Amino acid sequence: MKIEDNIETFNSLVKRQGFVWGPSPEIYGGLAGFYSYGPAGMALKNNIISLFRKELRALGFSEVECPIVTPEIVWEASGHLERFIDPVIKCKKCESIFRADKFLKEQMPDAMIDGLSFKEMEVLIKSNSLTCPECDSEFDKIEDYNLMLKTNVGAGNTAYLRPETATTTYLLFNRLSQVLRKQYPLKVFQYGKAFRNEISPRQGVLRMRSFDQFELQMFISKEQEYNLEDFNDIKHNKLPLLDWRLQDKNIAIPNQIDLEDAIEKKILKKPAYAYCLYLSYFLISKLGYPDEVIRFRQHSPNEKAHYADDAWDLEVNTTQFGWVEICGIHDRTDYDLKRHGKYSKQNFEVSMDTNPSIKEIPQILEIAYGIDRIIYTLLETNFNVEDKRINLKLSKNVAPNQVAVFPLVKNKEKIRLLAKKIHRGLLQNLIYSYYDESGSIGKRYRRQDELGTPYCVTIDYDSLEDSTVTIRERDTMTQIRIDISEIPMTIKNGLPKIKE
RNA sequence: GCGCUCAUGGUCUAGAGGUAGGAUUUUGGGUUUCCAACCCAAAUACCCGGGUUCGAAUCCCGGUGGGCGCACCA
Repeated sequence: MKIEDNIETFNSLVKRQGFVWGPSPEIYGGLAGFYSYGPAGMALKNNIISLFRKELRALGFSEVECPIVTPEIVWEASGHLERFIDPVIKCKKCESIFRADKFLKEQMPDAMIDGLSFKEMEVLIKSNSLTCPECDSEFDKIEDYNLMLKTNVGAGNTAYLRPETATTTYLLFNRLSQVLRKQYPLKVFQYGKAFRNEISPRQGVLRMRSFDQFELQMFISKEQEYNLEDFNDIKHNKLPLLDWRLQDKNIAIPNQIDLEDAIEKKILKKPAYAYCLYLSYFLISKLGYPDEVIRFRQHSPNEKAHYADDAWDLEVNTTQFGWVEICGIHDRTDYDLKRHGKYSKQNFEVSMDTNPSIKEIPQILEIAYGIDRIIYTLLETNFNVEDKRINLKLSKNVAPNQVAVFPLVKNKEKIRLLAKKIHRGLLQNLIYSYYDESGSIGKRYRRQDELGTPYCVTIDYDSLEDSTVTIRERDTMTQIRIDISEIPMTIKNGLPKIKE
């Protein structure tokens, strides 16, 4: 049977094998922008998260978790309320929609638009008899389109589902400072759901209304930003950097550049920020992307978020959607703590220097991963159609099943029992093993190839005699015979390379 | 949100005013000493609501969802 090597085959695999389903709830027709993970997708996600957790613990990061529902004032302080609510005008006749402020700026380049209230903008539209550019009809009154999902708490208190996890982490600054014993920079991360009421979500899991963020924060002093010890250990690593000046010249190929060089050449300002770029790449590099699909792209000055001094995206090149942002690295300066200090009437000035009399509001460096985007891009870039088989070349660090165990035939009870015993033994060894006895042996290998399982162990007649089994490697399909006791080690270290 | 277009088993699809066919998948059984083999048996579908019609999965309207273009995407 011929398997087409195209994106349709990939998209159907994602559904068939239970990685991602949706829009959910499918039985009711679905709601755009909401997806569910099936067993394989969830296993993959859990593996990614626990890998990140393990690495971050080694790097001195601590984890927190905050509520999703947040009072209005938080987003007033953070600036999201202002920036996430767009004034929108709709044509009475053709129902075309425009951003009121943008529309006015276009129509009246000389007028001061910023800071006008909805009423004032309406007056301006009326008094200048501005009409719909599509059909020349009148506009309806201005409405707000809120990118944050709103809800009520208790007796009608307005609250919002957080549009990012980062801000909720910042609200813990006092507590964190204390419990992490003022060892600056404070290194913290939070993993959890965030919500955005996208106007028209598209591109599947890449732009969801409910999505998973995994966000690292460093609370750091101005001095440390230019003099971070951790930077020295990694400063000679090279990263594929595409700064905005290159993009301005329509260059799409990033420079592989040594981080110390990047600082000297003023592509990057601060060593601590350069360290964040490195760190973002370091975690991603554990997941098994091919090298050539990764780049860092700097935001142009007018693309940056309202809080950012510098911003780069870690992007992955996909077949279906081109370059996709999987991680944003932001220099948020002291913007957030300044604002939250002001709105909450707290004092966030702390002494971070050796001189205790010098106090300052910490700077924040942020590394924000979109987990759903990682899952999508990882699946797509690892998807391969080979001669008559689909091979999902997931790294063994993250594959849903680390190993599958098969009895060669299912009608020989002794072989079955031994296979099941080996399977249970592997599970007890904390190895994610999957047992399968249905269908021919070849079919079972193919099933696991589609799930990205790196190894398959088969128990045959010889196994009953000498306690050996065959172990098969997914990518090469080579098999060797090993003792049952050697299975865990072989899964960990891989098959010995066969000399040619 | 607008315009165009599409929606059939888990997946991929054929068909079309008279209630659905294939491939694959799944399940049970047989066979099988290592890469989607074979044999037997079975299971599963016309997105939702309304209208036209003797009869609608098919035609019409609306909704929902997908794709493309525009807008949006801090």
